[in-house]
Amino acid sequence: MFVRVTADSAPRPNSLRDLGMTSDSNTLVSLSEFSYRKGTEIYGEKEPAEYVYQVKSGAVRSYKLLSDGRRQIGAFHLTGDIFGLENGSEHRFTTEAIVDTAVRLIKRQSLETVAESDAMVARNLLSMTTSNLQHAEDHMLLLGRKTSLERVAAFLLEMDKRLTAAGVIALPMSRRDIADYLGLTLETVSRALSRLHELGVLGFVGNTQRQIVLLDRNQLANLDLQS
Amino acid sequence: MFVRVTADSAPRPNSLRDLGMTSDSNTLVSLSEFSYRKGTEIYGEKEPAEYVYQVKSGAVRSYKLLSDGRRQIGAFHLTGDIFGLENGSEHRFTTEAIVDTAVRLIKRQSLETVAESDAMVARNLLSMTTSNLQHAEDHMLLLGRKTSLERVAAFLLEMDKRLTAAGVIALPMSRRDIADYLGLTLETVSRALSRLHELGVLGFVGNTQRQIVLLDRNQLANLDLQS
DNA sequence: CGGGGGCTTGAGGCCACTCAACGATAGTGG
DNA sequence: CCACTATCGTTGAGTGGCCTCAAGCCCCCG
Repeated sequence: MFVRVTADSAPRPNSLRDLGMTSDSNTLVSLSEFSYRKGTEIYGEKEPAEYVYQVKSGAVRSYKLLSDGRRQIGAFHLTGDIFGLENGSEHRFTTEAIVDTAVRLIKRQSLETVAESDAMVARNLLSMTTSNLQHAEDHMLLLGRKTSLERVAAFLLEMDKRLTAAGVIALPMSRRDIADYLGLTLETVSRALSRLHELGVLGFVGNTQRQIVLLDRNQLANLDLQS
Repeated sequence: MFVRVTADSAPRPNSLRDLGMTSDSNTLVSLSEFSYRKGTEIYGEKEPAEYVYQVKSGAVRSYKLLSDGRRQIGAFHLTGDIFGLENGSEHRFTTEAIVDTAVRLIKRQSLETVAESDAMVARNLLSMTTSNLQHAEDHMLLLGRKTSLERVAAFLLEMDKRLTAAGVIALPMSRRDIADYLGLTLETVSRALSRLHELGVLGFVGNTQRQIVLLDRNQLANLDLQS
């Protein structure tokens, strides 16, 4: 669990713009790229937070474990997402590549140094942390109070927003991952999807079970009784 | 739900030190105090976030509602806690006084102005947001994967840390509040407490059901299988 | 002392979980 | 190219933990 995956590419300098830092300063921070194969760990919970990561391609899950193996996935990180940004010195989740994944990484310390002098960067760090907080807050409502059907509906709508290509949601994660994200079992997730299929809310593409078409977003949104 | 409670006291200037801002700058921000009676709303979800609050005395719950009335409490705010700090312009929770509560409040805008020029203040804002995030992350694990007994055990340990006086936890909130915090029903919370009592893990003080003595913190911590 | 809200406890029900079988798919090696 | 295997997903049957509904107690407070 604490084995750091080694990568093959060399560091190369870049600007912070890719991190959503629209700072004008041309500050150079050490940037490099890593690749992780499907299923490998990127960092472990309680490891020192040396780097911040941005997904170039692929998908990442970040989760916590109980001692008996129960798992709660806190978030999925998709192309463009930044993760591993901690204020303290330790990571609070374990992260793994769901599929083969390429990430860009930034030394945490260099980011902090820049933030110290550049108010714009500091504000962006706060803004990113706030987005994460907001997501966690919404997810608490889902985990604490929603039914299985509502959870799956909310999940599909979230993924629809984040990775739809041509109306089709190509899910990178397994039923088990979805279940551990939604606080359910994989069987319950599967049953909920079948039920939504029966209801005519969604369709499946081809023979692969990972591609989903949303046919009735309104009905989905009604299942996911917001507010 | 969106009725702002009006208060009776006048604003008076103060320093930011009470907010955990150890800034040396003597910047004055507009500060005032309000009192809220038991059960009254402090602000509503989606209201503009005009102020940031600090609990002087009392206790506050912040929650989200689903349209059919299901409620998820995201956090309890006790003496000294700061709440209502949003990055965006809107509050993401509704907050209510659980008991008669006095709060100190700061104009959000003045805080932002100070943060712009003072890196120390900016860092403290980030640090507070990160604490909130960390709490939410831990709570997701609880809501998604823990049993009712583990949830109640975790709750007691959290309250033990935050408000124990002389070994006794004097809970300001009702069973329903606890239930809505833990994603359970009030009956299940009550049964879990009875069970812990039977197990000799805790005791009750006097006749009031709101005062609890932890007799075996280790056993509680084992129920709340961390890691 | 009466009323009401909060808490506990019991009985029964239901939703999600567990256990299990089966089908489909993709990857592997003969 | 085709078994062979492992993995993933679906579906069914049965269980169980928490919820629902209900009754009763205690305490606070008027």
